[in-house]
Amino acid sequence: MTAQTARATARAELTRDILASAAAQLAETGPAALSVRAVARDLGMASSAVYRYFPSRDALLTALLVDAFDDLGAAVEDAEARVRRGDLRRRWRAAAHAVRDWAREHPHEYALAYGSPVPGYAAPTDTVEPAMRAARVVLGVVADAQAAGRSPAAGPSRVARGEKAALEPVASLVDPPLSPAYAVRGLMAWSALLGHVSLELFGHLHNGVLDYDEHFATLVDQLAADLGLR
Amino acid sequence: MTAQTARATARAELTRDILASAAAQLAETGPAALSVRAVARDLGMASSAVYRYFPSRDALLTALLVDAFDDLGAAVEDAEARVRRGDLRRRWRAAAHAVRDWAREHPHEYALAYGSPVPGYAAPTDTVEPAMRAARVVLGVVADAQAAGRSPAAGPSRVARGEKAALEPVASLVDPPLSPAYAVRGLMAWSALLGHVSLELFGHLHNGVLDYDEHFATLVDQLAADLGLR
DNA sequence: AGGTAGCGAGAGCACTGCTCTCGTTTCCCA
DNA sequence: TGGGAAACGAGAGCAGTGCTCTCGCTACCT
Repeated sequence: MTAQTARATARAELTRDILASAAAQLAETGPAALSVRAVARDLGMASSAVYRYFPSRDALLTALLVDAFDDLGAAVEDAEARVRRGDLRRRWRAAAHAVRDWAREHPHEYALAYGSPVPGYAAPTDTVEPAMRAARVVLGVVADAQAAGRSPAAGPSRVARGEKAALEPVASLVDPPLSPAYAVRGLMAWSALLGHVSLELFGHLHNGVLDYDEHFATLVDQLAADLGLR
Repeated sequence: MTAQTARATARAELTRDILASAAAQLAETGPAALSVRAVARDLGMASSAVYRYFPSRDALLTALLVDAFDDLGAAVEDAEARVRRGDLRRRWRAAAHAVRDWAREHPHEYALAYGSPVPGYAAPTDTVEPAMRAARVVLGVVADAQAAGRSPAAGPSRVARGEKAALEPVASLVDPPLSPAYAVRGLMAWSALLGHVSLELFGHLHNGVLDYDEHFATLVDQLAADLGLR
């Protein structure tokens, strides 16, 4: 059925090979050390040939970034899907721990995804969809909590008008859209989650916390309580 | 009094010049693009001469990192010190907004400090003290809240024994030491704060929030409420 | 069957961090 | 008041980088 020409199949395969080699190099030495020439060497081809497949080093990095987001998204979705739908707190826990576990298993990919962007690098638009997979999972839990009539821990008296408008995009990522209070709490949980993972992974908790596992578990439970999950 | 030899003063001055040039280059093109040769060109000297002052590019980067942490720390301390001691919420607000404002004014320095560590780079021990200045300020506010007999928003029934031990370092950063509940809340606020700033600065909120100022203000107030500040 | 487009290899450019050597200058101490 | 030693700046050079250009070749489409 897929009447691929010989050239097209060869191209697809080589593209995969390049990505695989690049991913291996990324995983063991980090994004900044990824070298087109090294990939070419690894594959036994001239460095210039690689440019037939990826127009620049940044394009290669972008492809890896998309893969990283997808991998993280899949990991989080899988972990959360394994939990009984009605148990909101466990669903949140599963998702949150999946994020951290994935980050610890793929530190360089995580750094590429959520660390500082590489020099002057602006993520192309085709990365935004994969980038939202993981976030969408936790927002889904929050949305279900709202649908179940729960309410988040009390906050400031009321959310300002401007803020309601500002939160429109994130609120309407799920259906029915999130109330402002939930949108704020959801975003806050996401910030705290990624903030902790980044601090832990990048070594900024080194002199503050002795047991990362223990503290992360408490953090996640605290956030669950604030989200009104039970 | 300071009977500096001519050589010593020259050395000190050149060291400052190198740092200044490197800081300028860092500020406008980011850490990864910082080039020893460019610094040397800027100062009209041979690139090899720079190595008389800094043994490696990483050493130069480390010096800039220390400066960045110090600058951030000073900014946060100044902002917080301007607020009446008794007004805990305003002190927290001032510190939190100072962090974000500084990060937005010095994006590359922030990326260097809190983004992904540069390739295979491990921060030497002389960076840890400056790195704690900013965090110490917000912990100070939390400590004062505890001293004033306030209590943070309710969390999970109680903090696990292991967690209490795990939090020992951060709790005893201030005197008297923080209770476990406050330590958790403080750490959580710090994670959420840096998490938000990183997400905002690195473009991960691009399709979720329309007005960063507005949302950050709500986030900070929400965190204040959770910390039990008023 | 022939023109076109994709392909891989190789050379080359401009750049990087870093090292080594070489003559010169400054300092310390005997 | 000399040295001798240490610090210094410049230059050349090494090994590596991203990326471009040109060259022959081959598969494809019309």
